[in-house]
Amino acid sequence: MPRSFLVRKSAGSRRRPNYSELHDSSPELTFQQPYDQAHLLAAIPPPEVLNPTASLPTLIWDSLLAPQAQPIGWASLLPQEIPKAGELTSLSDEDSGKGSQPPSPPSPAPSSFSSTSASSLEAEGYAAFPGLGQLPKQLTGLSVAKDPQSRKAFNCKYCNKEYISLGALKMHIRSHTLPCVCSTCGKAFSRPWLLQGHVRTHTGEKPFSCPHCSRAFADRSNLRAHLQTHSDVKKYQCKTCSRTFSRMSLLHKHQDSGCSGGPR
DNA sequence: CTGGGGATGGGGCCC
DNA sequence: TGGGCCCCATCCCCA
Repeated sequence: MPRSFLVRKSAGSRRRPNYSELHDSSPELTFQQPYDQAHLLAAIPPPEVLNPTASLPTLIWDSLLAPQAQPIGWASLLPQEIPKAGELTSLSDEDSGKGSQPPSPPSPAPSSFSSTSASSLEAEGYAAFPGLGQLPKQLTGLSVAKDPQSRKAFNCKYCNKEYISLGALKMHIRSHTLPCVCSTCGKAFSRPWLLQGHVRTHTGEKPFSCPHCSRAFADRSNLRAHLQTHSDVKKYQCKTCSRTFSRMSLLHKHQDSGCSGGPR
């Protein structure tokens, strides 16, 4: 599954998204009142005091997502029970994934939106747009199909992608609204932990150390990829020449460049 | 050209 | 239901 299935990239263009464009594309979600950008950034401690384990900025945009939910009647949804991609990973025991948290345990982020767990999206919508008054339920994303046999679905107003789960939709919409903003450079991210990882690029923190060498990494995935370099047999193998690679991208490069067909 | 590091993003799973 | 975390994936850049 290409990670960019939601982010259309034009050929030849830089991968880096134009965040200003993203913001422009959602005018109703700009840093206008009641939250201007200064207010938003103020929620994030400056880098010198920003412990990666410290509380992350609250996602004050979440409450704005409500009116974007556009439920539709039952639509032919793709099955959601597709199992995860094959467990190619055969990580070394040092990197078994679970339990390899960064050394500093994350503290629970105080969320001013904890109340949202009990509040309905509709209520959120009204709270975010008090002037809207009593919107028809159909506009709030909470309409329930009268037919108990039918299943409601929610689609994203930005890309029309459909979700059967409201939570999934809200999380997806974050990829459009990018509510997590770096106080240092202003770059925006869809999720707190993405911002957290990004902040490490400013702080230089590298909590993931390679047990085989002195290298350390800010990102677990990069450590995992690095660990492959210590392995004689990489997990990505060319079916033509049996050559193995530490990364899928390297295998793709190898195949795209034309596999000679024989083992090297 | 190849290999590797850095950075980033999304869905899924678990609590 | 939501947040946090994990895994996978990809692209860019550089040696």
